[in-house]
Amino acid sequence: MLDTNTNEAVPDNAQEGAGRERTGLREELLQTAVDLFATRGFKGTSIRDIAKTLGVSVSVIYHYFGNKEGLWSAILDYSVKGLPARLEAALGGGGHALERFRRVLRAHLAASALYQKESKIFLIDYDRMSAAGDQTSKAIQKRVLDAYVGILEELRTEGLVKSAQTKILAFNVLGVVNWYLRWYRPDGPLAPDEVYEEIVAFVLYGVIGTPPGQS
Amino acid sequence: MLDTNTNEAVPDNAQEGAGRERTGLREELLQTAVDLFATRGFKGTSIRDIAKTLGVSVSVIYHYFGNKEGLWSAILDYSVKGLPARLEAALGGGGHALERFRRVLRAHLAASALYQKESKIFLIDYDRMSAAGDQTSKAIQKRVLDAYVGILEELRTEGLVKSAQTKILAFNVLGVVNWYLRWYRPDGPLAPDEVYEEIVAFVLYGVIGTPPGQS
DNA sequence: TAATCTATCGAACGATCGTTCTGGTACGCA
DNA sequence: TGCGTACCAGAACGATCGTTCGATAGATTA
Repeated sequence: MLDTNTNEAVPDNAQEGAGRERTGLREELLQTAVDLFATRGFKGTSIRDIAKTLGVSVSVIYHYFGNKEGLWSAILDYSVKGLPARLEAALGGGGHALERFRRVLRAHLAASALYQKESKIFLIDYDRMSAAGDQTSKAIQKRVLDAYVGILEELRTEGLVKSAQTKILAFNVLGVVNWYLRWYRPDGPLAPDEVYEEIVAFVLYGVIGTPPGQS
Repeated sequence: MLDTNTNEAVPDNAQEGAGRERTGLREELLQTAVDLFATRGFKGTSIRDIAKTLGVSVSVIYHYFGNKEGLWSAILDYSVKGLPARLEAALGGGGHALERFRRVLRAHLAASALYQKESKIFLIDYDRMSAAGDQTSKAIQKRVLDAYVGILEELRTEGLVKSAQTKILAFNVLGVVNWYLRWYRPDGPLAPDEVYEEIVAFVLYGVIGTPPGQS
C-alpha cells in the first residue's frame, strides 16, 4: 500500500520517477521564494507557502538550504552580495571623477533592475534578520555607502560638489536609487534607458547643484 | 488567595487598585508597539511581545484595540494619516511655485522626523497588510505622490523644470525624503535644520537642474 | 445599597510556524 | 547484481501565533 500511495501522490510531474532530480528544482525554489518574500515579506512567508506553490514537500527546502535562513542566504549569494564589487569596479577604471560617478550610478541602477525583487527584500528585511545574516547585510550596505562617499569626496576636492556633507549626499543618492526599485515596473511606458537617464540627471544636478546665494 | 495574588502581581504601580485605569496605558501600548514594530516589523512582533514589555496581560490590547490590525490602525490614525493634509496645506497658501515646493518639502521632512518610527513602519509594511489597511495606506501614498506631481507640473509650466517626466521626478523626491527617515538619528552631529537644508538643496537642484548640453 | 460598567488578569483554544524524522525510490558505480 | 547516495513525500513535534473566555476588583450609577 505504500508504493501505490507514492505513485498516486505525484501531482503532475509523473513522467519522471519519484527519485529523479527535477529539472532545476533548486532554482525553482529560489525563484518562488523570491516572489513570495517580495510580496509578503520574509516573516510573512512560510516554508509551506513556498513548497505548496511548487507542489513539493517542505523537506525539499531543508534538503537544499538547511533552513529558512539558508534559503535567504542562497538568495543573497547570487544577487545582492555582488553589488559592492560591481560598484567598486565601476568606480575604478579611467575617466575623470564625474564620469566615474555617472558610471557607478548606472551600474547601481542596472543591478537594482536585474535583481529588483531580491534587492527589495534585502532593503526591507535586512535589519530584521537574526544575527548571522545581519552581519553580512550591514557590511554590504556599508560598502555601497562608502563607494558613494568616496567618489563624492573626490568630486568635492575637484570643486564640483560644494557641500561638505558628502555622507548626506550619499544617503540622498541611495534614497533615489533604492526607491527606484520599489516603483519601477518593467512593463511601464518608458524604456529602461530613458528611466535611467532621468534618474541620473536628477542625481547629478542634486549632487553638483549650483553655489548657494540664490533664493 | 486570589486577591493576594492580584496584589503581588502588580509590578510597580501598586499604589493604584487593580481595576483602576492606569495612567495612559493606551498611549503606553501605542508607544511600545511602535518601538517594536519599527525594529522587528509588524509580522515579527507578537501581541505577547508588546504586552510583556509593559508587564501587562495580552487582553488589554484586545480591550483597547480589538485586534492586532486595530492596533496598527490606531497608530496610523495619529501619525501618518495626517500627512497628505499637511502637504496639501503647505501646497496651498501664497508664494510662487518654487517657494511652495520648498514649503511642501520642508513640511514633509518635518512630519517624517516627528513620526519617524511610524512612517518607517508604514513605508515598509504598507503593502503587506491585509485588505482593509492596504486600502487606506495606498490612498495616503497616492495623495502624497499627487501633491508632488502637481507642484512639479506647475514648475514645469513656469519653465523651471525641464523634464516632462514629472512622475519620475516625484518618485525621486519621495525616495530622498523616505530614505531620510531610515538613516536620520536625532542624536547625530548635525542640527535638524542643517540636515533639512542639505536635503532641500539636493532635491531642488535635482528637480530644477540646469539645461543639458554640459558634460 | 444594588446593579452595571470598565479595566485587567490568566488560562485556554485552534491554527500555523520552523524543523525533524522515518521511510521509500531511482540513479551511479563497483 | 548489489549497494551507497541523492532526492523527495508525509507525518509528526514542540513552540508560538492571534484570539477568546470567564473571573475579579474598583468605579459609576440608580
